[in-house]
Amino acid sequence: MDKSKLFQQFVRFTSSVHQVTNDMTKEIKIENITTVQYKILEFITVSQPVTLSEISECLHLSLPNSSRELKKLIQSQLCEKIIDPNDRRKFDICLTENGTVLMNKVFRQLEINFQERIKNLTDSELKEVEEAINILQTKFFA
Amino acid sequence: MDKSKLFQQFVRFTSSVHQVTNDMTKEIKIENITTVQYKILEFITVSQPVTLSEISECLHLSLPNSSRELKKLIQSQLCEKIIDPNDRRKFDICLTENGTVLMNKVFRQLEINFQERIKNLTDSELKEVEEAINILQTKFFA
DNA sequence: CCCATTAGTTATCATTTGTTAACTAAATAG
DNA sequence: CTATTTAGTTAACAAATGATAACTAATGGG
Repeated sequence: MDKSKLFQQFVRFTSSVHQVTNDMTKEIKIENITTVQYKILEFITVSQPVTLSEISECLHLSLPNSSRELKKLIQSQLCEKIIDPNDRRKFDICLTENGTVLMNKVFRQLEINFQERIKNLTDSELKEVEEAINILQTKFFA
Repeated sequence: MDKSKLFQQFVRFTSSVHQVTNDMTKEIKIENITTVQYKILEFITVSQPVTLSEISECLHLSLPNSSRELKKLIQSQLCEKIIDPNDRRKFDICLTENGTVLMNKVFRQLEINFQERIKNLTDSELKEVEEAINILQTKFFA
């Protein structure tokens, strides 16, 4: 097994993934939301409930910057704090009703783009793709 | 084949890919190079020769911004313009000697991180991973 | 009870990135 | 030959993001 060749493939692959996901999300424009704020929203959506520290760590933002951006999202009523009764320094962050509606809309649009991309694949190809995702997810990106 | 379920998996997967590649590149710090400039360098590295318009389009930067950042990279002697003799408005952009040395160093570091991640996989698992990458690359991210 | 630590806040400032308009120079179409 | 289009440049400004320091308030160990 040539591990260096595998690395080359990996580089090309991740670069394609970034390219495609960028293209898919590119057109999605939410008013009064910056790029970083969108990333935070997306992170909350798939990982809620999350703490501010988790946002900070996973998105490579400093705590002060995370705090500032979250504040704006809360002001826009897209997410909210739920104070942890066990440790009142902490709080969990969740989407609000509004935020959920918004992100559902975003993900529906994303899914349309996704379905468009796979529309020419046969059922057995789809099965292969599904398998491939599972393998990479468990073996490499775990 | 449940295409909506596949979409869910896709979302989780791409989010993992971003997470992992972010973590892998996070520690890589090049002096006097900003994030966007690094992305440009990376793009040139894997796609050279490229035109300014290609940089602009693929990285979702405006032409003026691309021009400005490229100028800085050229001033740092990391890349250079090679004017197209067929169309003198255009030019190809390549890494310089310096730029190549630098990016080789970066990719060596990346490869170390990569090898670290796969070190516990058996040969047959590596084979599976390679196959999975190929499938996704050809079927989906083409 | 005191001290250190943890989790987050606020303010301020520097740097990076985005946007727009007005521009040049080369190519191409009529 | 002129008019338009293409590819890129420059400048000036606005907005977003990053970094740092000084802070509060709650927790936990001894």
